[in-house]
Amino acid sequence: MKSASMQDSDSTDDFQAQCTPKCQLKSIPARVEGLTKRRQAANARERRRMQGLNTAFDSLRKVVPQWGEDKKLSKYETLQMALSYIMALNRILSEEERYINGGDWSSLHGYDQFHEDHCQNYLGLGSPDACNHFLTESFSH
DNA sequence: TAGGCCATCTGGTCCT
DNA sequence: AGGACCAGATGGCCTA
Repeated sequence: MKSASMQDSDSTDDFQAQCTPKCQLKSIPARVEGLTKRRQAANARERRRMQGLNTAFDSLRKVVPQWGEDKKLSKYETLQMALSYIMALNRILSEEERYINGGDWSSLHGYDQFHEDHCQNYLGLGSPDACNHFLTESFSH
C-alpha cells in the first residue's frame, strides 16, 4: 500500500547512508526480509486484537435489546444501545428504590425514557408502532 | 451507483 | 526491544 512503500524506502535510505555498496548488496535483502517478518507478525497481532474486539462486540450484542432476529446491530449502534439500555435499567432501579421507600409504581419512567431516547435519538425511529414493538421485545425477558 | 459498514494493513506512540 | 493500542488509508461487500 501507499504508506507502506513510503516507510520501506525511508528505512532503506537510512541504511544506505551507513553502509558500503558491498555491504548493501549483501544485507538489504536480509534487512527487508526482517522488516517484512516483523510487519507480518505485527499484522497478525493486530488481526487477533481486532478479532478479540469483535468477539466482545458479539457478546455485547447478545445481552442488549435487538431489533428482530435478522438485523445485526452495527458496532456504533451496539454501543449506543448498550448505553441507553444501561441508563434505562439504572432509572428503573432507582425508581424501584423510591417505590420501596413509600413511592408509587405509577411514576416508573425508566422504560418510557429508554423508549424515547433510543427510538428517537439513536435509531431514528419516529413511528409509535415501531417503538412499541421494540419496547415489547426489549423488556419482555 | 453511492454510501455505509467492515476487515486489514500500516506507521506512530506509549508502556513494560 | 517488543507488544499493545490507536487512527488513517484502502478495498471489498452489501443494500437502497
